[in-house]
Amino acid sequence: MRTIRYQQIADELRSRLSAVGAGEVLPSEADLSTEFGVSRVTIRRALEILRDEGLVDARQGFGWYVAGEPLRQHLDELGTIEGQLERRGIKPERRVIEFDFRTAPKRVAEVLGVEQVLRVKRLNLADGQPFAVVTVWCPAELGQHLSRHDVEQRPFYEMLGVALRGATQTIGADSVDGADAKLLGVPAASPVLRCERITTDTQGRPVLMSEHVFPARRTEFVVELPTAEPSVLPTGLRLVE
Amino acid sequence: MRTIRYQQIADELRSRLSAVGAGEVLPSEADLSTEFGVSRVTIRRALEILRDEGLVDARQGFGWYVAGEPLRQHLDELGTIEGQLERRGIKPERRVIEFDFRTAPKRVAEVLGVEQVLRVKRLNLADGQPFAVVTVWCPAELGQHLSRHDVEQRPFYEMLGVALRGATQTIGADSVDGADAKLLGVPAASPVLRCERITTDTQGRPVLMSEHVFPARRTEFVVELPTAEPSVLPTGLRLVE
DNA sequence: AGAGGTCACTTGTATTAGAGTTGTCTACAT
DNA sequence: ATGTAGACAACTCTAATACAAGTGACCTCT
Repeated sequence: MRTIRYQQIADELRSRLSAVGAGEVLPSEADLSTEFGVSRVTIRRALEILRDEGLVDARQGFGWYVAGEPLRQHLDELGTIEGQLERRGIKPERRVIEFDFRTAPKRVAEVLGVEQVLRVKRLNLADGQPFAVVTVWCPAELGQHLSRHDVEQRPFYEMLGVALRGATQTIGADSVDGADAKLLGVPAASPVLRCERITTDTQGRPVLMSEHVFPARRTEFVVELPTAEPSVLPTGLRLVE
Repeated sequence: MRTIRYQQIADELRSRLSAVGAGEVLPSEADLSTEFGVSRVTIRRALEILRDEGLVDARQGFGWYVAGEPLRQHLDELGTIEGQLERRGIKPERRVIEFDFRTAPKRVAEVLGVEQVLRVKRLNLADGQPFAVVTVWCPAELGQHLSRHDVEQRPFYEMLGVALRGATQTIGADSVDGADAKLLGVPAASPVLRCERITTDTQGRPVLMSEHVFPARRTEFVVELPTAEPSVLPTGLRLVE
């Protein structure tokens, strides 16, 4: 049984690679050739096998490196649902159910730190079918110049005139309440995904709070975990007090 | 492994930045170049990496300064539920409900690409109260050396002997089925969070598939979105076909 | 006190040079 | 078909140097 040297070397290198993070640069072909006691051509053959397998890649003048995204964008790649709909040629529709200025519920007042808020409740449809009931609270000051027509035409964040930074999003399950069941066209007490989102401006102050209710089975969240978390349980899950 | 100097320096600077407030001015390129013993070009390349990451910015004639927010922790700090429990002094308990080798269900066979699998169904408890029913499927080959006792004592991923890379996690809502309701101690047909996770090894091959069922109101997911996504709807949500 | 100029220091940009790397080719041996 | 040896081109990284252009502090003159 004759052994093919460059295949041996490919195997050896492949096993080393498992212990190396993405983006890491390998020793040069010259170094590897002296280390293995073979010519540069043989080393290249082995590396080219690994390249075909998608494990490594090379740039002329730079070197060989472990393939895979160099951990840049962590969860940017999730994408928004508007993007998904657009790609499928579906224009999302918004129907305003309620629109009024009022005193904030306790929880909202705590989060936003104000008493008077604008509350907008909307039904979102895709392809004619309802798929979300969204309630947004924002400080009355910020929402003063908004009309019912505005929020029906354009997404909320565009009209606030505040630079936003990020958000914290909580995802849970629940039974749908009567009003939402009617809006979504689902049986009473059927399961829904209920999200709460707190959006903050560039200075970290919460400026927007929203609740999103989605019917189960029509919607789900997808999260990419680029690095293996040492847990059998889903990352990000937490127990409610 | 070879080292690229400007990447090292970028790493070093990045770690220093975490201890520095927004707006702070960095030492000049000249100072940094003497400190690190490299040329100004190399320092600039490192700083430009950090600029691309949004960590710092520069004004000609003024200097480099820390941009906007620390923004650091992408989702690393979300932490696992084990960590949360540990911090609260609670030791998680695992109870194996089922443990057997069998032919895979259709969906599992499709994902893992094998017919014979090891299936383990476990009940997780915290503080004596059940909070999750987890079912794990893995190729029979990989699970051959595992015993029922093993999976009760230690988490799964530790014992596979395979280097893992990451996972795709899908979160949805559902009504609990009869068996799970009994295990979790919740009323029949009450809402639950249902997760499906596909874990892949360093070469991108799926090696583990698992389903996690959590009772609603006791559990929820938290996702930090560091950058403002231009969407009123939660990031990562998708419509089920 | 205010206006304006000067000067040291900073980043932005370009050029040169050398060492090191991959990409590709030819010739030759097993 | 597999492997070795060598050569060259093209590219990258880093150093060294120079100059343009912006910033901010200080100084001087009115």
